[in-house]
Amino acid sequence: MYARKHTRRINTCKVIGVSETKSAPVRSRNARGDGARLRDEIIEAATALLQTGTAESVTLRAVAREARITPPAIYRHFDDLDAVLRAVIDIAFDELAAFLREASAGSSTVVRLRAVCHAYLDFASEHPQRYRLMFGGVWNAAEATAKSPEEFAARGEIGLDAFRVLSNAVDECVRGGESSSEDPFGDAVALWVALHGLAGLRQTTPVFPWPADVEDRLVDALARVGSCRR
Amino acid sequence: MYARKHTRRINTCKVIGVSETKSAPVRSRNARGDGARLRDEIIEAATALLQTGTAESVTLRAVAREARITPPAIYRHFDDLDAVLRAVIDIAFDELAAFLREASAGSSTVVRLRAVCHAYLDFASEHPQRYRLMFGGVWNAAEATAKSPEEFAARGEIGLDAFRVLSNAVDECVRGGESSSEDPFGDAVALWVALHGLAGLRQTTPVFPWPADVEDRLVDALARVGSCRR
DNA sequence: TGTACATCAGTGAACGCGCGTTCACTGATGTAC
DNA sequence: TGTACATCAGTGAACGCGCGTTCACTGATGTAC
Repeated sequence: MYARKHTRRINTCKVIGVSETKSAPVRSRNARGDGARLRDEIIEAATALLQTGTAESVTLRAVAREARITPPAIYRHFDDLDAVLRAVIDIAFDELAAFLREASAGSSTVVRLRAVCHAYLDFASEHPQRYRLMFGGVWNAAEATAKSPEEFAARGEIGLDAFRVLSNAVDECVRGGESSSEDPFGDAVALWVALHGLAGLRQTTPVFPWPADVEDRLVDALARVGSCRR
Repeated sequence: MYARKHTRRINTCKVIGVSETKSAPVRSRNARGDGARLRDEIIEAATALLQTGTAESVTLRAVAREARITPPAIYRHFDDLDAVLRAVIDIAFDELAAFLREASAGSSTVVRLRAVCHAYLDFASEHPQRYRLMFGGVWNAAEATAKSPEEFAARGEIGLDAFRVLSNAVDECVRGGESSSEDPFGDAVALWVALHGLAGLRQTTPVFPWPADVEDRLVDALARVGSCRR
């Protein structure tokens, strides 16, 4: 009831905005060609919900409320809520990859590797619910419900970009002689696994007496750098 | 509708059973003193649901259906669904600790450590949804909603038993001279973190080209045993 | 030993809610004349 | 340049569903006499 009234008010504002300024101040109805605009806004709305609530609170209606549209409007851009979430995940993985790439710029070898790992954990703790959704089994679900072989293949590749940044950082340590790894790929996988575990456990078990250096310990031991470089 | 009919049929059976045999064959109404019986059955029902479905499918009504009782009956034993889930988690952690202890019996040092780690991953893959719930942030939630300081403290200790089995296994490797760890606790934590990460990622990303030896790699590197013992 | 009664584990009906999804519609936008 | 019209992005009302939670109740069980 309240939500509906709210929506109606917004719509009124919108109309006034359009007739007053032509390019509305808030959110105007989209012109004919660019339906993509609302599509993006829907994804942003869902992402915003994940930043303030849990994945369960991201319902189709909640997304619509957040995006200040009515629920049926979502159907013009997505098949269902799952499709919205898949889009959210795709973008989140792109953001993660970009964030890791940014962290890996500038410094070199071991410092760079540490920076990438730290950025990974940062991302997870800054966007806990989004991170969780990214690795929340939706990969499975998405694969199971992929419409075409192409989509299946595409979804199988999700996150590979982000992993490659980590993997490259390990490679460079080996090439620079700072890592004694004999199987950089395998060790990068092990490191990724450990970072993922730390990201998750720190979130769900904050009261645990975490040693201050778990992060370095994992990096050193698994990428065979620092004191663990034999 | 269908479910209700089903429930009714069962009740009829139950009554017949009681009048026929005195100690009913299926599930008889509990005698006055032992309300704990239905309590346990509710927990078992919720656990069974987790074995076949996801955590989201464990609703109060679904638990009631599974336990073949009516929803309100749950309220005589639990405050709400959250309380049921907390009980499920408590028991799951007990089971995990027992499972790890069992795995650690018999052999010695490194073999034993590997067995514990393997058992941990086994548990996670045999009961994916339950494992997920155990580490699904309910720790947080439970702590936040704990009724008393005692309950808070008790819930903070959840899972510590299981962790200790792992930690002890590392300790023994050090004492036996098979691990070069200088901080067994810290390394046990790191190992736990890594196992947790592997358990989660293997579940959500089965298509990834996992190296066959990730598990050993993590154990060796983090517990500083085998080829990683300097 | 037999009967009357209090107890209390679990039932059945009902409630309000938010959800996903459908459908006919509205009305601003861009285009054709 | 001005008007009539087709398009289509988004609305509003409605639906059926499963959910959590409440309440008065039922009827088997154990106990007191």
